[in-house]
Amino acid sequence: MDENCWYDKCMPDFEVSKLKYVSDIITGNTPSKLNESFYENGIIDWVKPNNITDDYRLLKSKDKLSIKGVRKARVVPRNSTLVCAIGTIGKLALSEEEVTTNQQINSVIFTKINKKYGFYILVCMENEFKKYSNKVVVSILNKTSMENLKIISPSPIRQERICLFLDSKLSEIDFLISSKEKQIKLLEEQRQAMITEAVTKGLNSSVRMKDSGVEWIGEIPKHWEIAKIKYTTYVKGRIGWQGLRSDEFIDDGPYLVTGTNFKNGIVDWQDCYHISEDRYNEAVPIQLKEDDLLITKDGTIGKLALVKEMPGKTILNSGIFVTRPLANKYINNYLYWNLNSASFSQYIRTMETGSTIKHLYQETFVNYSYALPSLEEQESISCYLNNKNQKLGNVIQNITIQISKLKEYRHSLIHEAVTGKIAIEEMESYLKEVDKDDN
DNA sequence: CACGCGTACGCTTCTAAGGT
DNA sequence: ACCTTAGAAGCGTACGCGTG
Repeated sequence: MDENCWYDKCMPDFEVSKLKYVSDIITGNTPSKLNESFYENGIIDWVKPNNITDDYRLLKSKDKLSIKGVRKARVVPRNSTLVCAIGTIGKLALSEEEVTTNQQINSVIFTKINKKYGFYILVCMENEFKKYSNKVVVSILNKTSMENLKIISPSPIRQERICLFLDSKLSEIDFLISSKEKQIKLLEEQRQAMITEAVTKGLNSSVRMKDSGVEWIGEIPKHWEIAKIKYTTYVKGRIGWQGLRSDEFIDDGPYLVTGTNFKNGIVDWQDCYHISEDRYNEAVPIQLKEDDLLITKDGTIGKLALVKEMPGKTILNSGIFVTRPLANKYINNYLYWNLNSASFSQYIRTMETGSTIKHLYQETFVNYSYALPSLEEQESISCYLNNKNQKLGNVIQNITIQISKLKEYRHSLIHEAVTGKIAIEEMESYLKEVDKDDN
């Protein structure tokens, strides 16, 4: 047995063969041969790599070919497996409908083995496709190399059993995955609601309320105030250091923080660039201090991070504001949570003008009004949120891990079933169980 | 002239479309 | 049938200009 093959072992009664002996492969064709009229009143999907997802699904194509267009293209029959072969290599999907494709897709029409079984085999061969593609300008898996790839096949009856088993088992796993994904979405919504609730209503629900008079805040406890960033906060962005270029970045020296260094609400010092002392000293207003609160203002806006355990002198790159409390009106941890709330995102949305480029202008930011309790209450709210958020984060992380485990399991299950590592009796008894449950 | 805003530009990655 | 090119998209970065 070939040790460099995608299957390390298969059952002795499996036949080892080459892709070309069990299928016809047709390549897609060149779009240049098509013109406008070929797309009008389309009747058949024109598939491109983008229509194939990483998890083996075929999305509906935007473009369809007309009767005239189809004459110029090659029609791929139903139940063929489409494999990306130029540029993106190895993404694949089973097409239940007749389709046409561009030249980046090779379609495998199984003639000697079960079409579904063939699809499952190709799923296992994703790495094989990559391995045998040649990198010219973009990667290309040509038809000949593809045809010569080794495949295996058991008896027709066993092929059918494997397909039935996998179809049923995989739909179970997919259901689990999608419900876990929904669960995460729900928890994220809960997290947002919890934060917003805490920074606008406080922790005591029996307290008397008043109208804040601010659209994005709503009612607040009677003893709270409304504050404005402008009057409570020191805000500075990049100032007075034109011409800082990336070739000035060095390995040592003062740290330079950008938005990409924000990880989970704190600055991750690991990947920070460094700049010279001179550059650091050039812009005193944006030299950072421990506990400063940073917020991104260009591109991704409103991403937040606290400066914790600052390892040395640090300064801001462009695209970020540094903030710190004036006259001890609030604690940064509280403002951190407030700016994470739905109130702030709603405020940004209402202030967004027609401009296509996303920016948080300093003017907009400093005019943000927010609910402000006493320092003690800020402390307890922050503490509560730090705690709750940590727990929620752990739950979400656990579910994320479960999802990736399920995906791994999904893949290895296909591999094991296809290569015959799962006994036929085992598959049959599983299918009987499922049958019983359905009735 | 310094500041700070607005945006042009450049890098990377990916994908569609041409060319031989 | 295979290979090359160009354009789109995403995302920062840092340049240039109006203004006080």
